[in-house]
Amino acid sequence: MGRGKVELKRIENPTNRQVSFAKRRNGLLKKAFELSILCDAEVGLLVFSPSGKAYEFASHDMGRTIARYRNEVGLSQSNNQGFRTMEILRTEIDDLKRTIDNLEERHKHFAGENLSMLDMKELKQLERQLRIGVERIRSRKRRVVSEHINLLKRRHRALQEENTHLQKRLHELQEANIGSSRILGE
Amino acid sequence: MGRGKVELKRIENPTNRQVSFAKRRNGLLKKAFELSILCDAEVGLLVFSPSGKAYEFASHDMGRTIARYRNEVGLSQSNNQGFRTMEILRTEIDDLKRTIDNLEERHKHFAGENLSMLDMKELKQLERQLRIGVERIRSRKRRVVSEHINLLKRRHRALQEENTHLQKRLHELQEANIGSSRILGE
DNA sequence: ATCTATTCATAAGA
DNA sequence: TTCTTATGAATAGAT
Repeated sequence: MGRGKVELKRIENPTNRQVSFAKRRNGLLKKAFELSILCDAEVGLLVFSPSGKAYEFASHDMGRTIARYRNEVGLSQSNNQGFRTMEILRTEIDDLKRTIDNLEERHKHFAGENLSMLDMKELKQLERQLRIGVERIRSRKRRVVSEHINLLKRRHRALQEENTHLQKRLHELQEANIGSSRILGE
Repeated sequence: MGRGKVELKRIENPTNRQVSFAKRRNGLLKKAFELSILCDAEVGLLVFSPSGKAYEFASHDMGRTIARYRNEVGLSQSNNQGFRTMEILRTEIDDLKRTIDNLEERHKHFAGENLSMLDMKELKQLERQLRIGVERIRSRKRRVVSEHINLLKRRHRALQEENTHLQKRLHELQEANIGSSRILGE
């Protein structure tokens, strides 16, 4: 419509394209409005210009119309993806909580609590594990103490050597002192 | 357009309304399509007939266009809520994971592993906790054994009593048997 | 922006 | 429903 028909392809002249966009956009919005009024329809229209500006028409409420659309299509796409992601996260949280419950249960057993649910075999195994733990801790303690003692011994030996050395030097100085006194005629 | 102009109000005749809806809907979809092609625009169009049937046109992808629209409007509504909820869930997952790491660390200490990071004071405390655990487990074991023994004793006593009773009855039957034999003249 | 020659859309009729 | 057609609406290009 207008002077000469137009091909159905992108208008290459940017000015013409921009002008046509403004005109056709208004026409489209108007027709969407008319359809909703004349035929009692629910219409939602979203338009983004190439430059990124947004235009919309919603006969009722865009959110409501989009929600209705999602229902029709079957909750697909981002909403559904988000929902699934959320489900996955919740599942992961449940798993982690169960893991924590198990660990805390084991921890209580190690502290000698909540033992009533265990049978004799389990009690024996638990005691064995704890005794191994105690033995390893004692071993570690001995090692720490031993290292500490060795450190002290090394320091002691170093101090002894220094002491011997100092005594020797002191003795030498005293000897020298006596010699010089004689020379000075004391 | 058409034979005589139309008022901008709901078409009351249902047949005419339905026909106009079909025509205008097609026209609107066509114009939306043309706008997107000619002017290189992103267009999303949703139409619901009064009877509830859905029609749509999307130049790119309806989900993408709707997402873009939500951005423009300011991330309002469920999208944003969902995002925040997701953030909260992720935070909770991180917290739970840290809790699990701590518990596993403690668990290793209780098993006498990874002790190098502990100083003497911590080692002593750990050993004390384990020894308490061991003592409680032993106590529990004693109790289990003791209860088992008591159970066996009770059963033993019950069996003894039953035994005594049976012997008594057997004896009585034998006595009665002898009496009746005499009466029968054996 | 405004105008106008054309094409397009569509209301009513068949 | 679908097709036809008269007429109003939309709009491309010019101003």
